Amino acid sequence: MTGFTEHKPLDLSALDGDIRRWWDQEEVFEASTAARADGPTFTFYEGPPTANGRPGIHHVLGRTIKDTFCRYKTMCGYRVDRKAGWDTHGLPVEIEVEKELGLKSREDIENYGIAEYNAACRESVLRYKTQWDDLTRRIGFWADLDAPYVTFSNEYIESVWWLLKQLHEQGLLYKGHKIHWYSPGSGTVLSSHEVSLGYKEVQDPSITVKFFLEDEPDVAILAWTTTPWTMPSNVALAVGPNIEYAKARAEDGSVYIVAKACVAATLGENAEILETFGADALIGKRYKPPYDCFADHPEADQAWRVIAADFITTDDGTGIAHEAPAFGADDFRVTSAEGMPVFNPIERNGHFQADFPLVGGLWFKDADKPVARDLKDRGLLFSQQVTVHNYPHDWRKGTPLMNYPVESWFVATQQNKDKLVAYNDRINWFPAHVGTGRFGDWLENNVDWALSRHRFWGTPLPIWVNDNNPDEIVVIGSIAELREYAGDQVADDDTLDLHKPQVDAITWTAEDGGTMRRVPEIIDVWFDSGAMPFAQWHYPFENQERFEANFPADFICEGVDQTRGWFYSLHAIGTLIKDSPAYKNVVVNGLLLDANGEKMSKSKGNTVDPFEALDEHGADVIRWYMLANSPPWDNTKYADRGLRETRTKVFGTLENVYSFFATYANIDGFTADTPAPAVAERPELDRWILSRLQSTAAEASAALDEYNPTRAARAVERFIDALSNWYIRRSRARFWAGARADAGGDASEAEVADKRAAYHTTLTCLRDVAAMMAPIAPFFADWLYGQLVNESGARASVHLADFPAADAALIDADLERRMALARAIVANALALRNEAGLNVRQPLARILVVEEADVARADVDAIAAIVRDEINVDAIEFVAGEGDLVKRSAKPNFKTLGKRLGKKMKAVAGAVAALDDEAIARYMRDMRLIVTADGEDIELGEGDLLVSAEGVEGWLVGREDGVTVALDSTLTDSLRERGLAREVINRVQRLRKQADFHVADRIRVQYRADDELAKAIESHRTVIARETLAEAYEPNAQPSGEVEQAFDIDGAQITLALARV
RNA sequence: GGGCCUGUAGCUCAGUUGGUCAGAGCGCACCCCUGAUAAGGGUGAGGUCGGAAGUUCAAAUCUUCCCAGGCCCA
Repeated sequence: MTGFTEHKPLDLSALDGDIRRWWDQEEVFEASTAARADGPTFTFYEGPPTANGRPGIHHVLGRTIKDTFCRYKTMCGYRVDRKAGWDTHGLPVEIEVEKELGLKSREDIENYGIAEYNAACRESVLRYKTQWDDLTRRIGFWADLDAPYVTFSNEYIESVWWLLKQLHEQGLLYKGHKIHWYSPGSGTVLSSHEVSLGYKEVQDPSITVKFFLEDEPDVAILAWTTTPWTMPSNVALAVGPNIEYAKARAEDGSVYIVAKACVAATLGENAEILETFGADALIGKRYKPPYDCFADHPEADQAWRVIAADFITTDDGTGIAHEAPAFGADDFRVTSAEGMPVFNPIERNGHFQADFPLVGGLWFKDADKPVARDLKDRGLLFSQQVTVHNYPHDWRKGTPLMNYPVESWFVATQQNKDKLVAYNDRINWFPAHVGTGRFGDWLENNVDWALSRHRFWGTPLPIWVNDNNPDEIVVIGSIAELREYAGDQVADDDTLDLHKPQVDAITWTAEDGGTMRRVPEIIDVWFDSGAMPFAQWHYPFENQERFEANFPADFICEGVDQTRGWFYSLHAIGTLIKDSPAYKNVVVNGLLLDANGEKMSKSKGNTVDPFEALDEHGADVIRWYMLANSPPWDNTKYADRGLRETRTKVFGTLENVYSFFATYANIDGFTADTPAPAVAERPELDRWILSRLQSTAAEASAALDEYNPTRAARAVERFIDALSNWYIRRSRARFWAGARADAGGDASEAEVADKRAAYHTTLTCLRDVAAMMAPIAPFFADWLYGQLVNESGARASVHLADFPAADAALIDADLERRMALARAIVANALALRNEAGLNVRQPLARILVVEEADVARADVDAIAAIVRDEINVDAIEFVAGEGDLVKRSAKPNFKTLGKRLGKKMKAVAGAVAALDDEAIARYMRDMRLIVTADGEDIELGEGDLLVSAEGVEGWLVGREDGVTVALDSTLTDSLRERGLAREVINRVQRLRKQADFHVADRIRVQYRADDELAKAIESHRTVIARETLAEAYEPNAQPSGEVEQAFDIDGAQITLALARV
């Protein structure tokens, strides 16, 4: 093995490219999975994106999480298949194509030609696939991009058909009605997404209507509505089962029934409550309908009574709702449950039937006024106002939407609700509240899955119906089955296309002579994506074993917006088809916000282009930042300054550590093959960082095991900080001594052992950190690992390595605690030096450490050398905790005393705070003390007081992090002289560096100095020469060399001249 | 309107089962260090822990309500 490569600061973006090319060349991804081919399977499902738009920066977040856990599990020895996929059907695709082609309505599309239209959709849907693939590669998301599943492929559709047939055979597929938001303006049902695009604030009339009771003709129930046009379709009045109602007399003497809470608001302050009762008293009561247009309806006898509904509130209106099931989803749900009819006088074009009384032929919204006027004329109108509220409109045409009953095919999920809920309990949700809250609640209120869509580009519903007999249906579960019915109409070559309009043309003759035709609908695109566990393998037509080995998924990850989307469709299909949850662990990521916490959107112009970000920062910085900054399920703010901090703090620091290590290792001729001293024989500092390394590995893998990448990343960050800012910092002299010794050829045996310990320890730390980082920062980790590890001359990839397993034998909690104590003492001492104006180059005789419960003499002794060296003092002395020199303070131990004392706690705390040194000393001696609080004597025993040292009589004292340190600032001549010697070394080193000498160059020094300095140099000639690699120090009235400079050291003058020899 | 999440220093975030000066990093000011130097160390300023009420000897932490922001749904 040769030396370690030394680098200029890395360009991480360029590094990404180098590493990527190397991965491609060496097929590292393939090798990483192949190496674990015999390992246990860890199954990941890729939720397919739609590639008809450019990818955004938020896609980087999801893919980073996915990739991180797949890489981690791979490093843990699992076989992780990662099949990419594309979601290619659905309304977003159609909308995009309609825009391009300038089509505005169903008729436009039909005129354009469905075949041509669908061809345009197929062309559009993978338009940005190249960009997506590029992004996937550039962020280092390892997935099989060469054999992705594509939802529009015949194979995929065939699997979906097979699933639908399974559902049909279980009797779960049926045709029914569903109330949809419907745009009469464009004659089409809108998806929830489109509906939410079109909410506008509008003024609408709101009317309160009297519904007179059958059994008490003088009493009217009052109900409120903002849609007067639905009044002729009234079927029921709904009350809230837990609401209290009242019969009350208004000022004009009329008697009404409203919710008790609404009496004053509805009937006025002076209304007189005659009687109050629960909802039960009202339920079942019959009333006179405001309109009798549907009196002849066959089910009219079921209409016009009071029912219970869970969604009624008393917040506005009267606490009683008018129910018109044709025009409200809630209304439809509750009235259907009661077996009530649907009265629908409005045609699909949004106009009332021409022959309908009063409002015949009117546009539905135009019926509000005539209805209100008519009710008023007939004395049924109690009051009329104008209300401002949000109402959905057609987002393209601007016309108001209406709820409208539409025929749909359904999957009967509701009857399997208990299973859906029970299987959800087996899924680990991250964060848990999505599983119990948003998703769990949604399952609890499960309604049957409305499967069909009256659209064009999607998986055709494989149902053929006899046009003579609508009850005769055939559900097709495979291409072969279709061919059995339709023979040659089903092509057996690549001209076969299982989309509209080709499949619609396939018909056959039924036994009764009728024609079997496919229903025109396509299916909900969510069914496509939820079918991917099956359809990605073309199951059950191919790959049975592969499917079985990969169901259910161990891990999936998508955004929280998928709760009712992919998370549900996967879960429902898994539950119904496989009687099992479809996934075991799901990470739900939140949104990516801009630096100000605002949602990124194109209209605000605050979006971040992922490619630009990758160019600027490199993939790893972005990946690390996204995962470390906040848990992925919290919304994450994306800010450049945070990225820059990650760059310097995490990657920059490691780079520094590596280059420091490489510099000296190379001077020293150290390689990984150099014999390593046993860990037990390495210095305290080495055993400490190795212990921290193991602790970090344990924490990182525990965190990743529970799908918490943030905790893992932060643990690694803390380790990097410890490595750089304590281990390396404290070891600099060891490396330097080694290099210096090597250059001078005078290394002692102990020095050789010590430097080898330092090199091997650093090497181990860097190598394991690289492995721990690899799942999150795959590029940099592979670079770093590659610098450190060569196997028979070839560069090794960290992604073929195992995730570091914590070696418990190397974890020494005591040692970690001791080192924390050392750092606390050092911080204190440095602060004191700062306060005293004594710089660190000036040696001092001693510091004093106060012994306390958590500051044991033996512990400090063990780390004394490190502390002395770091703060440049000769000795650490101790003051016994009980000593008279020490001033102390005491605090009650709230945790133990609180329970015992209860209310007396406060008074005792006061008494304890007032204790003087003498009382505290007595307590420390006897471990017993009586304090008086509120005139009562309270006995305090061992453990009841927490005593800490506050100061030492006559010393400069600091107390921080639970340790008290005092500094002896006395300077003797000898100390001062040593200080000056250090100053000289410092100036020589500065000059060396300034003159660009190599670290190992040996030099000759000439100097002219004031007496005091000259004396210091004389006295410490050997040390100065050794530290500066000088062969000679010669006084000279006219110093000359390759470089010379005059310095002022605390008022004394010196001129130095250096020359290499 | 309903459900859920979030709110701690200028910024990004920690804060264990409630237990006593409320923490870190970045930024800012001052100082130190200097063959890791595009680093490193120290000190300081900066907080009504979103607000109010309650439970408790004790609340950033538990309860209720309110406010602000967000997501999903209606």
